[in-house]
Amino acid sequence: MAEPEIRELRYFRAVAEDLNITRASERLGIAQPPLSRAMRALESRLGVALFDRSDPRRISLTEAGETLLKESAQVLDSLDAAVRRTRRAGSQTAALVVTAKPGTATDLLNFVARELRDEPGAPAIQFEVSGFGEQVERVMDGRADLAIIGSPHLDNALAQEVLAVEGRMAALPVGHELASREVLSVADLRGQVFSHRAGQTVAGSNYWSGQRDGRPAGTPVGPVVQDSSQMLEVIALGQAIALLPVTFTQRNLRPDIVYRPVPDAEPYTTVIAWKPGHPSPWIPRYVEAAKRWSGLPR
Amino acid sequence: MAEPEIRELRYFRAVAEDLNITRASERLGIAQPPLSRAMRALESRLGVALFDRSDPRRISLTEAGETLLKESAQVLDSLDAAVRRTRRAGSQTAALVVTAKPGTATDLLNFVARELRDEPGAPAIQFEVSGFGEQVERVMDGRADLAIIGSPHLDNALAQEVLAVEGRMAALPVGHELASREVLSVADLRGQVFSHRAGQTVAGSNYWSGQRDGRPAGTPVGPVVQDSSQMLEVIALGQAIALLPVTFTQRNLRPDIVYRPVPDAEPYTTVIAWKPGHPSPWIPRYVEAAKRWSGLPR
DNA sequence: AGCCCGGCATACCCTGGAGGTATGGCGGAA
DNA sequence: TTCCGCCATACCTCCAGGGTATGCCGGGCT
Repeated sequence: MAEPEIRELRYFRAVAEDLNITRASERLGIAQPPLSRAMRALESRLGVALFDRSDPRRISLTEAGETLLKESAQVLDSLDAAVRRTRRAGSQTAALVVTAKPGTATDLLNFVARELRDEPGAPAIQFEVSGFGEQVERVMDGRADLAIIGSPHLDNALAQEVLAVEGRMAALPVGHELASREVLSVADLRGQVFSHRAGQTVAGSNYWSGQRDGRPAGTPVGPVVQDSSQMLEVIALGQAIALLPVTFTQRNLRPDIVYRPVPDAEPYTTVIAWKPGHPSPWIPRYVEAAKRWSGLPR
Repeated sequence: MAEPEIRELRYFRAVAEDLNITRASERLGIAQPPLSRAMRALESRLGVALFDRSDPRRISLTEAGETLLKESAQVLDSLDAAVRRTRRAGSQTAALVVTAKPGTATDLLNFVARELRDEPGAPAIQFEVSGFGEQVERVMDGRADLAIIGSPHLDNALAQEVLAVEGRMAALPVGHELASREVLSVADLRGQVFSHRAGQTVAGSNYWSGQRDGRPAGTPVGPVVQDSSQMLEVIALGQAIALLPVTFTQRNLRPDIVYRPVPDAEPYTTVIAWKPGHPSPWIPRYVEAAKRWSGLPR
């Protein structure tokens, strides 16, 4: 009835993930019997059945097991984050790490860095570029402290403040039939725009097949891009269309791509996000400075 | 260089809290030497100095130690939450627990419960009343899943959605000199209203002395109340004034108390809050239902 | 039917490390 | 000086986490 140890949670996660104690034990680098015992010990500690063993040759998760799988992910994440942040705090350069998509928010960061430069004891800002959708993960596991993210981003695991809301433009290859029109609507673009799923950005949402070719649902079929320059290449080649925030289009003018406003597209929201309960007292200061910036005329 | 175990984090927290290994070991129920060793082992695992031992007869926390103290609190909280939620998920009645201040939001909860009653597999709602400011804690440690909170509530450890914003009324004892006026302003009430600090609600913020009588700063001197009925008693006795949301005043008419609008008071915001990353897929459904309610005319 | 195989559980052994006791070192107060 | 408070070191004990060997059970193959 006591409390579980970290090791038990890692073991449980491995078992719950492939629902096979023998394989999980190999992945974990231990023998099968200790793992069997560890799982039974965990169940008796919690006083709850985590596995359904009614079928003697395969196990499945009970409701409680499903709950623990998700909850333990949080525990392990926060432990990783604790270790990373502690190590970072110890290694002299106690900088706050800000992670953002390439090309975004350089002026924001310059502003924030300038705003707090004079504050006594203010940590330096270390800027870091990360790929699409990677920001949330990096903040969650402690590799970064603040993230500049463009919505939509699905979960609400992070605390956040809105910095900017802007309209979208469709990025089309020159010569595209829609390029002749001055204003577009989302209906015109259906099935051709990039979509974000499972941490990947894929050209043309119609390429997402439900169950095509026997692949599991959600497997991308179209080209997958990692950053915005790749995305622009794919667009220039006519393989997809993107709905991009206006400030981005102003910074990425290319001779082979034209931009057209799409007034009815969902607006693009830029938020600054951080892990709830982050230990640094400077987080709110930086967020506040970022919001001052967002109020500025541009 | 490996990862710390839960036990080590609990030990560290105890040591970091009273900065005295000997006393901490007594609190933990173990001898002093093992605790000393455990702390050194933790430091070598993390590869970081957590304690400053330059003064040989007292230890203090390094920057990294301060970081780990705050971060480990999160880890331990999320572990407690994981255990609690798992146990709850296992013990048949897999209800979602909603916690709220007494007297609030009964119609909201009725609405939400009705909205999702027909959904197949929807868990029941178990309503729970908790004292001032206790809601956040209960959600964080897994005893509750959703909280109805009135702002201001300081930290942003929880994800939340705004349900209602309403004006405030000043609650005065009948015969109070201000009761003769029809409309008041916050300036009229300065130093007499209830204030929330350190999880306590205290009558008359002027009773909060900085350092009076040698007590540490922040010690309440005025009466401390646990719930709204106690608060109304204190008001009726003329010991303090409260700034209450209008819907509350409509439900709590008393012959010995009069309410007067205070248009310039900070509005009262009711939010529904939950722990980021909560495993239940029903959380967003319930939040959505609550927002439908908040759009309703009343 | 008989056999083998995949998969989990049980029995038993071994060892590392967590925790205990005893004691030393160090600085400050009396 | 002496004593006290406090942390560190030395050395011992013992348990629990891990390993090996083996059993049980159901299903598929011949």
